[in-house]
Amino acid sequence: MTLRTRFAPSPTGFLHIGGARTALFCHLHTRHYGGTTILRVEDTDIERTKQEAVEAILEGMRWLGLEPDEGPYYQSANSQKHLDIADQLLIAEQAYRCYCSKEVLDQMRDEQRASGLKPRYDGRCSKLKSAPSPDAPFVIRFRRPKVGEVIWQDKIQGEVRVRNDELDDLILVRSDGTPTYNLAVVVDDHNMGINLVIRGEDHLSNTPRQIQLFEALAWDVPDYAHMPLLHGEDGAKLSKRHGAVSVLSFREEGFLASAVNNYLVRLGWSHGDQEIFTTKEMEELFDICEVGRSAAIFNSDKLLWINSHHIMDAQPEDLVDELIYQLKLINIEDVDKKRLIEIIPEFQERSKTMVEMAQKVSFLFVDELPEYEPSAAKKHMKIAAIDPLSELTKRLESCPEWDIDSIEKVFKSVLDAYEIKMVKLAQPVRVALTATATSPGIYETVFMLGRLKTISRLQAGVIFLEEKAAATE
RNA sequence: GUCCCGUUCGUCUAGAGGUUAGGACACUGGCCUUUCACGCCGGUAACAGGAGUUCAAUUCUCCUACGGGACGCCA
Repeated sequence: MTLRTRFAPSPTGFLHIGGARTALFCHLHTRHYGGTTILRVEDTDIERTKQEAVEAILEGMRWLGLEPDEGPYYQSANSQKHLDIADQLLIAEQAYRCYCSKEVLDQMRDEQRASGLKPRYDGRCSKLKSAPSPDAPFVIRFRRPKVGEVIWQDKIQGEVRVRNDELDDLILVRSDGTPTYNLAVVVDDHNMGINLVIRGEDHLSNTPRQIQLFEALAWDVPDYAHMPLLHGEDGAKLSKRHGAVSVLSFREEGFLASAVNNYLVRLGWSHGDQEIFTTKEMEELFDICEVGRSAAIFNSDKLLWINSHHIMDAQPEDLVDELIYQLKLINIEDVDKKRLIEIIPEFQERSKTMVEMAQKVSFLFVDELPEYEPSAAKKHMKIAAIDPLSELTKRLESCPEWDIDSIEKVFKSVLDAYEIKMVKLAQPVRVALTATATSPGIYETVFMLGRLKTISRLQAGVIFLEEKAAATE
C-alpha cells in the first residue's frame, strides 16, 4: 500500500514556522517512503476563511520547497459528501438531532466546570423521539459508543488510550446545515485514501472522536502521528503574540529555505551527531517514527548558525538570486549576475544571512562610498599612513596587470619600501575602499573593486588623511 | 477544574540498568592571521524532587512539582 499523507491547514492566516514544520515532517516522511503528499485546505468555517491566506500558505510552501503532489483541495467543495454521510448516520441511528441552544449548552458547561467536571455535552437530546416544535433549529450529533475505549498506536506518541466515557457526542452538522471539521476530516481522509495523518499534538484529543466515526462507518482507520508542538522563546505554544511570523519573513531576513528546513527538522529529530543536512539527505533519512515526544523551543541563534553553514556550502549560482533580491531591498539594482557569481565565494563564509551578504558586497556597487565608520577611521586612518598609501596608489595605477598576484606584489613592494607591517597598510586601504574595517582579503578586495574605483577611493583616503594632518597641526 | 502529554547543560539533542552522561548552538580561554570571518584546540554547564524495584537507576514503577495541550455549532 502506498503512503498517502496530507497537510491540512486552515486558511485563517499565513503559514507560520510551526505549520511549516508540520508540512515539512509530512513531506520528508512521505518522500522517504515514496508516497504522495496532498494539500487540503480545511475551510469548513467559511466565516473565517480568507483567500489571501490560501495564497500566503501556498507561497510559503513553495518557498520551502514543500509543494504537494496533489491539491490544493478545498474541503468546502465536498460539503455535500459530508452531509450525505451525516444523513446516512442519522438513518442508521448512529446520529441524532439535538435542539439545545447555545445558551443551554453554555450553562451546562458552566455548571459542570463549577462542580469540577470536564465540560461536555450530556446527551440529553439523544433519547428525544420528536422535535420540540416543527421548525426548531437543530444540529446533528454523533451517537458515540458509551463503553469501552479507543486505542491506537501513534507513530510518535506510542499507544494512546481514551475511555469512551471521557468523550461526548460531537456535532457533525451545524444548525445552519454546514458540516463541521470533525465530520469533514473523516470523510475526506477516507475519500482521499489518506493512510497516515501527521499533525500537531493539539489535535490529539480529536483523534479518538475521529476514530469512532471511522469505525461507525466501517472504514479503515488511518495511522496517526501527532507531533509535539513548537514553542516560542517563552515556552508557550506559538501564536501571533509570540513570534509566530510568516515563514516568508525568514526569507526577508536573509535565511535560506534549506536552512530553515534543516533547523526545523532537528527540533524533535536527530541522526547521530549530524547537524547540517541537505534537503536530499533529510528526505532520505527522516522517519516520523523517530521523532521525540517533547516540545521544543524556537531558538534563533541556532537557526542563524545553520543558515551560515548552508550559505557556506551552497554553490554561488544558488545564492545569486537571493543576493539580487536582498540588494534590491537596499536600493542596489542592475548588478551583473555573472559578476556577482564571481564575487560570492569571497563572502560565503563571512555572511550568516543573505541580508548580511548584501551589506558586505554593497561597497563594490555603490558610486559614492558612505562616510567611514567612525571607529574604523579612528583606529586605522593614521597620519603615518599617508606616504605608504599614496605610494601604493601610484604603484597600483601603473601596475601592468590587474590580478591577485600583481596586486600582492605591489603591496609587498610598498611594505618593503617603508619597512612597515601588513596591518599598517592593509587596514587603511580597507577603510578607504569599503568605509569599514572588515572585508575579504585585501588583495581580493582591491581586485574585486577594480582599478578605477580602487584608485579614486585611495586618493580620497589620502586627502582625508592630509586634511586630518592639517587639522592637527 | 477535568482529561491527556512532557521533563538530560540556558537552548536543540544522544544515550544505556553499571558511561569520565556524548554532540551541537550560545558563552568563554587560546591558536591561525592583513581585517572580519572560517577553521582548529580547550573551558564553564544537565539527568526536576521524593519513594519503590535492583547488587546497581539518570535509564524501570509510583507519587509530587513544574511546563504544555485539549475540553467550541474553530480547525
